[in-house]
Amino acid sequence: MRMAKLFGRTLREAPADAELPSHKLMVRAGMIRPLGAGIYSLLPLGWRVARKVERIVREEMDAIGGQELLMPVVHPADIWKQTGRYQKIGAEMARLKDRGDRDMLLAMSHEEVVADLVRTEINSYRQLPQIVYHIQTKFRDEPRARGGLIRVREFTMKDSYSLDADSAGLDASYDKHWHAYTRIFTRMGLKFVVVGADVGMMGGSLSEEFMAFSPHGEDILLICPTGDYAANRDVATYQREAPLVGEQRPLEEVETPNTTTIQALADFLGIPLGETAKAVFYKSSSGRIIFAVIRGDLDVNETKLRQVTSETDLVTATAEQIRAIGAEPGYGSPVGVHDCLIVVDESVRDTPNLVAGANKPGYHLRNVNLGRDYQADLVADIASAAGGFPCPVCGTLMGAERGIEVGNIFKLGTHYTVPLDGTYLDAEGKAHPVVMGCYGIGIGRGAATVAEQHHDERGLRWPVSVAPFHVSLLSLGVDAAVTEAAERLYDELTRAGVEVLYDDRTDRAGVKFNDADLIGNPIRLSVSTRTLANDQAELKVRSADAAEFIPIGEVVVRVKTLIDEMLAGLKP
RNA sequence: CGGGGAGUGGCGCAGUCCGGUUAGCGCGCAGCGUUCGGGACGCUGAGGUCGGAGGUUCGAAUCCUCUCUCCCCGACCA
Repeated sequence: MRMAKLFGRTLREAPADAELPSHKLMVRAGMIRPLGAGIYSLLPLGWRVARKVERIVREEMDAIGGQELLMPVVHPADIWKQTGRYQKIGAEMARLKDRGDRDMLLAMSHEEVVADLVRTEINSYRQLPQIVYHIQTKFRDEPRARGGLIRVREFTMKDSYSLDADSAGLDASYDKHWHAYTRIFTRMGLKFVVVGADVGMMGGSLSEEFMAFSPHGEDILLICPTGDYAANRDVATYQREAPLVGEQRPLEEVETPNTTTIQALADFLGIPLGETAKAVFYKSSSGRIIFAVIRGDLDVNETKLRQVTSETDLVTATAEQIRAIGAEPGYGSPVGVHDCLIVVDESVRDTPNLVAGANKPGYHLRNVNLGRDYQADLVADIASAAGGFPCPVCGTLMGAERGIEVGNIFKLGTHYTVPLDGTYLDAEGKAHPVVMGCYGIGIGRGAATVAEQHHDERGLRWPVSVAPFHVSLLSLGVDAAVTEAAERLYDELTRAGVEVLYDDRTDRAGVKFNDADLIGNPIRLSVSTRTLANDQAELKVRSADAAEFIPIGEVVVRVKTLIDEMLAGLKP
């Protein structure tokens, strides 16, 4: 490709609203352009990166027996009503009506369609197992799109679906995907970890996320340094201390003016946070007030709380709602409250004589004990793990890392095939629901995540596997002999199968160097009067410090060798 | 949805508080000339309904009302 003809230009300055490195650099490099919040066009350079990612994904999906197909992006609402997700999912789903006033929606996922296809295409156990996948546009009206391509509303996703006769088959299909995903992200040059995750709106039993490390990641991961445990903080557990045994001392009211936070309370009484009980109030979408009680040194994990209460939606309760159950904001305790669901973390059960609120302003209670002073509706693990907490498997202190979710895999089971009647007949002629798994990879997010991990102050540094081009070829200066030599190199490289972005513009050397660094193709070749004097070209690897000079005649071979070496370095 | 901020040429910004020539600046863009290995220089030029609607006023980018959009933090999230 000749840069003089390339559609899309580089920018010297990034838009003021860009924050993430990948966002700034991909906009500056002329790879992406925003159309609206979380809605982007991919310009030719960005599209080439996305296509490279897609190619890797296709190769690895095909390698585990996946069959590519394509499912619609606009769905009739019926099948989503049958699985209940039409009712369950809120504003994140973009809904519309067709001319006949029928409910339609923009696909945010395709489990329903797959289950529908199962109903029509799968009749017999002889047809199982199957893996089908597609690479398709999805739309999720995220409450807050941000970060360039990392978190968008319209996006391209590869999702695959495994169809099996039983859970053993699902285990095998899941395992295949686990390995395929590992190969895909390795080939993309990502540093990542697989963590246990929440099943969220997908339903199903088991879920793992492929998390690329990034200081700008939105997820927090807890990782045991010995390698035996890694989980998203949403679901991470940790080794609890042994319950403290102690004599239950008598309840005692203590005056505590202006101590509405746990920290203030601990400071005021001169006790550690761990000797207090924290009260957190939520209102659920089903209308219940959930009263979570946890030890003061811990934080409530809302994902866990949602799980144990079977609530899908929790929002922080208002002061009026808190008073309505007999509690007092800032001085809340489970002693004497009513009309709410009391969920107690194990830490509170296992620690006697805590200081909790007195449910009236300015007072707390000493020596509050579960069972004696109040009853719990549920005792469960609702605590957030954090860095420095002991690993649930081996007790080693865990580290906390930030990550970007680039892929996830789910064991769905029969969650979708039962309501949509996706059944097959076994050898005895008996009908069973097909057992499903689903597996997603965000293409654009994947590309942007590579950019997050591979850049420097000058610009992007794409791994060769996903770079828009292998080589940036620069002709420096106005010497006709230079142009001629560059043209010849461009031609030879291209014919040798090397992807070349040829900077044939009339700009000065500095401009071309800067744009080449910004765009970030892995190999830079420069031809100038100076190099030509020795019948040479300059070759510099984007991620290296030094350049080398090589005879013009050896450029093609050298470049091809280098590309092969770079690809070998990304081998799974 | 809650809190905060911003909409002025393709990008980055000033001007708005305190209304008043023709709305500026840098980058970019076009033409000409000089320059040519790390974002050159000179001259000339194009490009703006100041997000939109309504209002106040002799006069509105500037004041008032409504509205749309975008960003940040939080809530939320296969």
